[in-house]
This record gives sequence, C-alpha cells and structure tokens, in this order.
Amino acid sequence: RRDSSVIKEEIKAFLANRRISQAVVAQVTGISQSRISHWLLQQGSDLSEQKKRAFYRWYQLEKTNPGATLSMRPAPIPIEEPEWRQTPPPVTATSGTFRLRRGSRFTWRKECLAVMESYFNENQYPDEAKREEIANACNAVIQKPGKKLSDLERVTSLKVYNWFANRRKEIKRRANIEAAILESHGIDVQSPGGHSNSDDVDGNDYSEQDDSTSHSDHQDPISLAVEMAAVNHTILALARQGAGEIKTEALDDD
Amino acid sequence: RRDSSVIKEEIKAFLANRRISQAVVAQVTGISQSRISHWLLQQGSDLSEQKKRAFYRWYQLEKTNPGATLSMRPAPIPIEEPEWRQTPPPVTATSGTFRLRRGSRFTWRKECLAVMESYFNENQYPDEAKREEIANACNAVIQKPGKKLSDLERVTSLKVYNWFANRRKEIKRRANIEAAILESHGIDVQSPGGHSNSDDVDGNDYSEQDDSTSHSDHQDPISLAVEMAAVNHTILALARQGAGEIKTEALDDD
DNA sequence: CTGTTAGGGTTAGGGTTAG
DNA sequence: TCTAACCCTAACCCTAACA
Repeated sequence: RRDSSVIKEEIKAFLANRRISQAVVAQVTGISQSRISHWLLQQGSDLSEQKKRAFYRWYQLEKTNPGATLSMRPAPIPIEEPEWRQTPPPVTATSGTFRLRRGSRFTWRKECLAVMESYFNENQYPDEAKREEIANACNAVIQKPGKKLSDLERVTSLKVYNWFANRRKEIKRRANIEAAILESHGIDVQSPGGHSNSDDVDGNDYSEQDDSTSHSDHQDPISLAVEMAAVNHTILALARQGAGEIKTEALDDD
Repeated sequence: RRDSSVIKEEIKAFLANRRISQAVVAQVTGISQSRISHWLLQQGSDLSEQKKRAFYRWYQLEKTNPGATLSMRPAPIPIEEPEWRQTPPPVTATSGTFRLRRGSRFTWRKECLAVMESYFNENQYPDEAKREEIANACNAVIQKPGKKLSDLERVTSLKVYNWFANRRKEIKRRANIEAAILESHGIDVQSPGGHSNSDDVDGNDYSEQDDSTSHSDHQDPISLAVEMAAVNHTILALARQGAGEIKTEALDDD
C-alpha cells in the first residue's frame, strides 16, 4: 500500500481524460461498477485484495496499451459459459484474466459481533460514515496493545457493510419462512411497517440483546477476558480438529 | 428419480405457481436452501439419495395435500439438548418427517481417489462440467462389466464436489497446524492469504505469491510428529487458562 | 450520466453432524 | 473412528431504483 489515495486520483484522472466510463471498466474487469465507484470515491473504502489487484492490472494494461482492454469484449459475459472456466489459465489463483477471487475467509469475532449488533438494533442501514465508526469500534475492541492488526483481521467499513447486508437478508429470509408457514395456517400476516413478531413458530429468534453499552462510550470493560475468549475460540477449534489428527499422525504416520 | 430433469422442471413450476420459496422447502425438508437451488438449477447437479428421496416425498405430499407440509414445523429442532443422547429417537427416522438420514454411507474407493487426486493437482476448483467428467472417469474405473453401479456406489458430481471441497479444507487445515507449530517455536509465519498491499502500480507485476499450501499433502511425518508435543503444550496451556471461558464460547450460539 | 445501495442471487472457507 | 455430507455465512455479483 504505497499510497492508494494518490493512485485513486491518478486513475480518476485517467478515466476522465480517456472518457472511460466506470461501467466499461466494470465490464472489462469483472468488478461491478458500483464497487468501482465506491472505491474511487470513498477515502476509507477498500476493495478486496483480489479486486484491487485485478483493477490495477487492468489499469496498467490500459495505460500502456490504450484501447487494448476496452476491446476485451464483455469477454466473459458474466457466468455460465462452460468455456471460460475451461480456458486453462495455468495459474490457479492470481493471474490471466482480471477476474479472480478466492482468498482466506474472514471471521467475525464475538466481540465485534456484539458491537455490531448493538448498532444494528439501532439502525440497520448505516451510512459510510457510520460504518467506519463501527469498524473503528470493532478494531478498538480487538486491538491488542503490542500488535497491529493484520489486513485479514482488521475490520473495514466494507466488511461492516457486508455484514449488515447479510444480516438483513438473513432476517428477511427467516421472516419469509415464518410468514409462509403462518399463511399456510390461514393466518394472514402484514408485512411492512408492522413488526411482525415471529417468535412462536420457530424458537429461533434473533438476538434480542439489550446491551446498550456500545456506541455512546466506547469504553468497553471488555478487554482481557474478551480477548482470551476469542483466542480460545480459535485454539479450541484447532485443538479439537487438530488433536485427533495430530495423535494419529504422530503414532501412526501414514 | 429416473428422469430428474423433467421432474426438476415440474417442481420448479410447482414452486413458482404455489409461490413456495425454496427457503420454506428447505426448512421443511431439512435440505439447505442453497442446495435446493443448486439442484434445481444445475443440470448435472445431484442430491444425495436421502435428500432426493426426502424432497420427492415432500413434493408428493404437498402436491396432493396443499399446505399440509408447510405447517410441518421445523419440528425436529435439532438443537442440542444436553439430553439428546438419552432421548430414544421416537420419530426420528422415517415416519412423519421428511428428514431422513438412512442409507449407508458412501466411501471412496482408492481407484477413484487416485483419479480425483490427479485432477486435483491440475485444478482444485473444477466446475460442474469438469466434475461430471471426473465422476464419469471414476465410474468407469470402478465399473464392473456385468453389473450396474448401485446408487450408493455411483460417483456423482456432487460427491466429487464435496470431495474437492473437503480436500481443500484439509490441506488448509494442515497448513494452519503447521503454522501454529512454527509460531510456537518463535518462528514467524506469514498469515495465510494475508497481506498484499504492495500495490505498486508503477510498473511492477503483481506477484502472485499466494498459496503457500502447494506442498503435497503429506509432510515429513517425523518432523510433524516431533512438533506435536509443542503444539499440544501450547494448546493445553492456553486452554487451561481460559477453560472457564471456553465452554461458554464454544457453545455460545447466537 | 454518475454515485450509492437495497436486495435478489451464488461461491467457497470454516466448522459440525452423523453414517 | 473417520470423513462424506452438510450448514452457516463472508464476500462477492448483478440489477434496479433512486438521488
């Protein structure tokens, strides 16, 4: 990360000069236009590493070779071409076309989830500023004194965004299921505005936690214990899965 | 069963007409929505026999008896009652619900494994077409002249899919364990997948150092074995300190 | 036309269940 | 016990809608 904001400016200028619309770039790179916009505009926004790389790759090529990439037809019209998958880019992960993905998956820590849920209860649709506030709050919670957060563990506003989106969907999905079930019972359900409480059909309710500790003051008393817990989670998982293997391996080398 | 693509269409139409969401079906049948979607959409996709049967059973009943199944609670709430072990499964199996689990478990034969591994070395992410190719290759290998393969032994693209997914995970898991080992020895390791912020846009290639797991699956069993002790030590120590927390965390569910 | 994002999907990593 | 099959969901993609 030399200085991505500088680069962003460079790219913005480049696009403006060349009169290349974001939509075109989107099509060529396989990154959605909205994401490109978001990234170019927002200071704190960031793309996934894969996308960032794909974007830069495109930029390089296009700069050196004006028009080269633009002619790249909607090359892989989105998906289901049995063909582009077969195009054997010898490389599994990171090259060839601009489209790439697959990385290590981020996992939310419980402390962060707690923070986020309290925000979520307040407002399910935080704007960018709010999202960054939330991200910072999360980072503050999981920050370890001596160490810096790695890219992978750092909470970003984009991660927050995704979480809120997925969360809303999850809730909606559950609501739909319940509604359908209720309807099948002849019970009619109002959907909008109304807050259909939906507890009785399915014991699964979504968190109804009343902690109000978060946003006003970020002074959380959580610190050591919480960190410990988080670590435990990881270790436990590792231990549980690993231990069996380990012994087997050790004793029985296969 | 025989001509599943026809049936798929029938079911799709049925769902559309009745406005039954996949999610609802999922809950009632116990099959995950994503799998249902996958199955209905993908031409070659296949469900496990149990699921297929459960699904058909549901379909039949719902068709004859509109609404009947929808009210079927997610009844067998698979929740962890500490007592679940003792409750002698009264209904569990085949009667009222669609959730069934019977059928014996499929086991990969080593001929198939050999085939799959060679594909795996080529590409860890085969698409549906490739998966079917692989499945066919496997079936060809294990096919006995006079006999037909039973449903249980026949390799399907779904089985291939699962194997690839599990395989990738296993490799990663091993890598993680090794990383933990190394760390416990004070050796620092790059976090996997992790940081690549070297966005050097100015004329530089984006090095694709990505996958550090490319080693073949089996390491020196000896060094592995030797290191286990260290890991165990670490894990145990950590676990002991946080033991109180662990249970809470581990069981904690949303 | 550009920017933003809700909300409809799918894919695949991490962990769990159960034959 | 081992592991195939699964679930859950982060991170994407896309389209439509709106400012």
